[in-house]
Amino acid sequence: MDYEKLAELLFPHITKTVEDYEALYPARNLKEGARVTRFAPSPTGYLHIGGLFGALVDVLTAKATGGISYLRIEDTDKKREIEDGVSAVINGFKAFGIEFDEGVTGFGTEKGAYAPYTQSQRVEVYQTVAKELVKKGLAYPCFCTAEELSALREQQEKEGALIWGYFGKWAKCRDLSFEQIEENIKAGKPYVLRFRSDGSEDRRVYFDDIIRGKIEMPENIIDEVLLKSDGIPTYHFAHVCDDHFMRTTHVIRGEEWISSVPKHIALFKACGFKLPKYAHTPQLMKIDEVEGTKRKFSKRKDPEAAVSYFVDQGIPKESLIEYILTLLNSNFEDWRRANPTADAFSFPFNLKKMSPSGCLFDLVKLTDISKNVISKMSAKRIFDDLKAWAKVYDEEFYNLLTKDEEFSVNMLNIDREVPKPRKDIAKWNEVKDYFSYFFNEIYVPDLTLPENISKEDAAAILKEYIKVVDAADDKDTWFGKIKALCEPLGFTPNVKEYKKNPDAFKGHVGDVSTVIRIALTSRKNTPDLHSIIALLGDEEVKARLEKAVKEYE
RNA sequence: GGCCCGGUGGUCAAGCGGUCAAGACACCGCCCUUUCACGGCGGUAACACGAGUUCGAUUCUCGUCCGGGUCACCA
Repeated sequence: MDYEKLAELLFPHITKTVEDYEALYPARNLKEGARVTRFAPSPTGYLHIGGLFGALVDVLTAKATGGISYLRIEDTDKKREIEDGVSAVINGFKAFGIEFDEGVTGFGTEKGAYAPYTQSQRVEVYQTVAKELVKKGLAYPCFCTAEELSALREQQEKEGALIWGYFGKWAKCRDLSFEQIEENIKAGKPYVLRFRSDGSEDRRVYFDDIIRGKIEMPENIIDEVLLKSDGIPTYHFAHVCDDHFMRTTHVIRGEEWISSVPKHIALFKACGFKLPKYAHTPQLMKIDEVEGTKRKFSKRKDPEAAVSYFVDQGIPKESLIEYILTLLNSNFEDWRRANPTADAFSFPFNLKKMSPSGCLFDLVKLTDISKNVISKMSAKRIFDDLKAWAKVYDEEFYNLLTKDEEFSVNMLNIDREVPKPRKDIAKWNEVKDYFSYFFNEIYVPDLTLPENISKEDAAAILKEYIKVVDAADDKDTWFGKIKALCEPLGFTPNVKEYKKNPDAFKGHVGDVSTVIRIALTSRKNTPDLHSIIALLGDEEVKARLEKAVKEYE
């Protein structure tokens, strides 16, 4: 068989050579140890939580080694294509502050010297490599139809074959003559281009996975499809061509790819390209509420599979990033303790510290982390983020919040920007309810008292308190007044004394405070009461106290 | 079914032949405290199972079991 002739028959329009592309996409000039990584999603129209997880690994790995990370769009599946599936992914990354050094930056835009970064625009590259493979006798056209292929599969199952697929004696088109091929093509028969594997079932291949160590598998024997009948490459072939020409040093991807590594090794070798290093990351799992078992996130069943789920609720981007980092690298929390204010992206990430086993996504831990993250923010920063969130997701709250911005900032600043800030808010969609008592428009009083306090005592406390309350008091004066209320009404200002002798009093100063707190906010727990009173102002405070007195009498 | 990956408390997760088997979240208790938080202290709770190697295995080997992945002209 004259492979040169076959190559011309198959790819008459391809005039460039692999050498041309080697020159077009030269080796990157980076310092020793710098890693080039890529995140390569298919444009599904939404950003998956696992995508955020994966992208973080890529970006951090590059950053930690002084390398390059880039974003490549793998849109080779025309059947799954949706209108502009790119923007949602890109916007998702932007919302989380994840920036790639190169690659696609938006719908139809990109940056970097290894362009294009969208696979559908690199067809010529793949076909050039494919043509070279044909010339070397390492690829051949296959005219089998879908029906023939499934018949083959059935036959293999019937015979109890251990390996299924197109290979060896099953590969009907492997040894077609030039004339047969030419005839088929002239007849307009559609065909795919297959790899001519020289693998053997009883040989094994090895590779070193950075996260998992040595992995050993049987050699690939399948004549994998390289180019589909529309001339577009399959994932496997595109991976080999792109990661070679884009000079990726470290291919980091999900563990579902482990089983195709032998294929990739064979293809890299056939193309004469240097094999990149591989790192297969563990999967993000969740508990299935119905089954009670671990399983991976599902786009259909799990709303939280999409990062927009977290954005909608107002989980700050830092919180999610911070949480994912704790899952990603075993020593992140130690680093965070040592560097409490450092930018998460400056974390010296190390693939080797990644656990190989899949991990459960724990919303409770995320909540805890988020409370910590928010507790460290300034009131102004919280206000800005909250405002931006509310503008999109809660118009009523947005209007309340912006009615008097200074008031809102002061409200958010209670128990904040102090050495031990309050850790009470985990996400923005809780704030409206949490602070509802600051806004008469939405405040619904509920003056239910705890069981240990009678209505009579409550009314008595409040009546006395109305006489002395002054929103302008400093904290000591304010608290002095509350203490002074205690004894005449049968309470004690001294909690210890109460604990020693609980029968001697109706309660202690804490109970007195609780009555006032409930009268003003309808809550048993709020941030610092003194600050709340100062913010609410005398008029409002007295009105609420009087209303409560009426309620209790 | 073949091949592959994984298996330390409820969750995340240190550990790389000898540890009372870290830590974080959650939970419980105590202390601090005007409430609620914060903070501090303490507690419950784990090496899937069985062989083997070894003076000694959570750590190494094999088997079993369990979970996951993969076997497309999807990625």
